[in-house]
Amino acid sequence: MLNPTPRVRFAPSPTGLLHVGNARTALYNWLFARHTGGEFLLRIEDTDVERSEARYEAQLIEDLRWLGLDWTEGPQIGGPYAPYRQSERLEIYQQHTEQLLGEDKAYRCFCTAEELEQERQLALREQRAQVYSGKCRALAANQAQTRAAAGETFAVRLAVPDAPLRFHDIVRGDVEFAGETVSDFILVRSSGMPVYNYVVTIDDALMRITHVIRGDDHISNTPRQVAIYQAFGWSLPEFAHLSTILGSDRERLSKRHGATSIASFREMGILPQALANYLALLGWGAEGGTRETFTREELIAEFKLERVTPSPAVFDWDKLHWLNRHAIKQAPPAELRQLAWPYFTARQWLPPLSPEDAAVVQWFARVLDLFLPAVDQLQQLPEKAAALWNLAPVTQEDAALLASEAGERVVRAFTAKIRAEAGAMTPQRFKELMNEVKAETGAKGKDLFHPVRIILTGAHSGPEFDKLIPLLEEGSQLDLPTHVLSVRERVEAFSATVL
RNA sequence: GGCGUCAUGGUGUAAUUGGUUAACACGCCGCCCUCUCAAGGCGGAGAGUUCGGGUUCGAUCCCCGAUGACGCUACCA
Repeated sequence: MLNPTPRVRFAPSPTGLLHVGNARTALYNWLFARHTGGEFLLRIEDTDVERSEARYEAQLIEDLRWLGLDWTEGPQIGGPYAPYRQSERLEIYQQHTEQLLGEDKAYRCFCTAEELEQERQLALREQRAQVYSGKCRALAANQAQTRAAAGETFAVRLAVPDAPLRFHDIVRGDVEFAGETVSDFILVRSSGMPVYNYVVTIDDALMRITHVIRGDDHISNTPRQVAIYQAFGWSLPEFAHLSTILGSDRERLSKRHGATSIASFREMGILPQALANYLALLGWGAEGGTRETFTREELIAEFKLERVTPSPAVFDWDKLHWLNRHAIKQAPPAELRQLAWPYFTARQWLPPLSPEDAAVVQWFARVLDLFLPAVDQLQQLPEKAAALWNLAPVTQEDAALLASEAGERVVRAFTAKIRAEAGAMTPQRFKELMNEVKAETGAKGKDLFHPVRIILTGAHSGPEFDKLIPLLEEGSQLDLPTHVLSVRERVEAFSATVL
C-alpha cells in the first residue's frame, strides 16, 4: 500500500456552464495525473436535483474535451468504480448510512426547521458559533427508531467527536479545526437525499481517490469530510486546495466580469492550448519561474502540486491574449484555417468550408497570413479583414482628408490612373502607378498613401498595399457569397458615392 | 458574530526552504522599422515584499498581533 498509483478526480455539478475556475481545477487534476502517471476520472455531482440538468453534463464533457483533457473513468465510459453519477449511487449511500446508524456514529434528528432557526438566532445573539446543539443525539436509538417507524420525518446527522479535526494540504500545509466548531451536520436530508459533503467523501473513498484537488471554497468543508472518513475508519487522502480566481476588482470572478465560461472562450476564438497555458500560470509557476509559454507536454513535465501558489489570482485578459497570439503563431496554418473559417461563413463572406475549393482555401490562407498577427482572438478576424468584402463608411476625419486640396489632388490623379489601366492589377504595376501619382501631385508618405487607402478600403490605416492588392485582385475572381471588389471596382464604387 | 484561508510593482509568478542592486513575463511608456495599423527589435519607468512588533549578526522567507480580501458557518454544491 506504499505509494499507490495516484488517482484524482474532477467532480463538477451539472448546474451550469463550465467556468474558468472549475476548468483550472480540472486542468490541475489532469496535469497532476499525467505528471505522476496516475489516473484522472470524471464524476458528476448531481445530488442537487433542483438545479442539475442533463444538458449541462453533456456540455461539461464537451468543454473538457475541447480543453484537451481526457479521463479513463467517467459517466459515459464507465470504469471499475461505476456508476460515476451520484444520482445513480443512492443505494450505496443508503447502505453506508445504515452502517453509521447501526454503529451509533450517526443519529436521526427530528428537529424542525423552526427549532433550528431559533437555535441559530440564539447563538447569533450570544455571539457564539452557530452550531447545532446536538439535541437529538441524546435520543435513545430505539426511541428514535419508533418515531421513525411511526412516520415522523427525520434527517440523519453525524455524531462529530469533540476532538480537533486535522488534515494535510499540499499547498497550505497542515490545517486544523477545533472539534467544537464543527457541529453534528446533516448527512441525509429528511427527503432521503444525501448531502454533498457526505457523498463526496463516500465516493472519494470508494473510488480510491488519493489526492483531492479542488477549489479552496471547500477548505472549510474539509473538516466535516475528515469526520466522515474517521467515522468509517477510512484513511485520509492528500488534499490540495486551489486558490480562487478573482476579477480585476478582486472579487470572485463571475459573469459580472464578462465571459468566463469555457464555451464562450471557444466561441471568441481563444485556442485551447492558449487557455490551458494561461490557466496553468494562474496559480502555479514552473521552477525558476521565468518560463511563460508551455506546450502541453512541457506542462505535464513541469507541473508539481508543491509549486501551486496559495494566494488568489486575478484573471488578466491581456496576458491571456498575449498567450493566444503566441499560440496562433505556433499553430499549423491548416488548423487555424479550420478554426477561423466559420467566422467568415457566418457573415456570408465565405462558402461553407470545403476542401475541394482549393482556390478559395489558398486565397483565404493568405488573408489569414495578413490579418492573424493583428488579432487577440480569432473572433476579431472578420472585423480586421472586413475591407475585403465591405467598404467601411468613411469617418469624418478621413472625409475631411479627402476633401482637402492635397487630398483631392491625389484622389483625382489616382482614380484616373486606375481607370486607364486595362488588365489585372499587380503589386508591381500598382507601385509604378503610385510613383506616377506621387510625381504628378507632389504628395508623398502618408499624404499619398492615406487618401489611396481610404478609396480602396474605406480607412486610412490597414495592411500594406503589396499584400493587399493581390488579395483584392484574386479575391474578385473567386465565386464567393459576397463579392470581393477588385481595385478597379473599388475606384468605380468610390467615384459613384462621391459624385 | 464564530471558524478558516490568503497577503511580493497595475497583473501573474521568481527569489540556493534567513545573506540578491528583489528576478522574469503581461501591461504601460519611449525609440527603431514603417505611408498607417498591427507584428517584430531595442530600451525605460514601476515593488523594498500590507502594517506593527518580535527572534536573529542579518529577514520577502520564522513567531505573535493588527488590517484587508475571500471562503465556510444550509435539510446548496
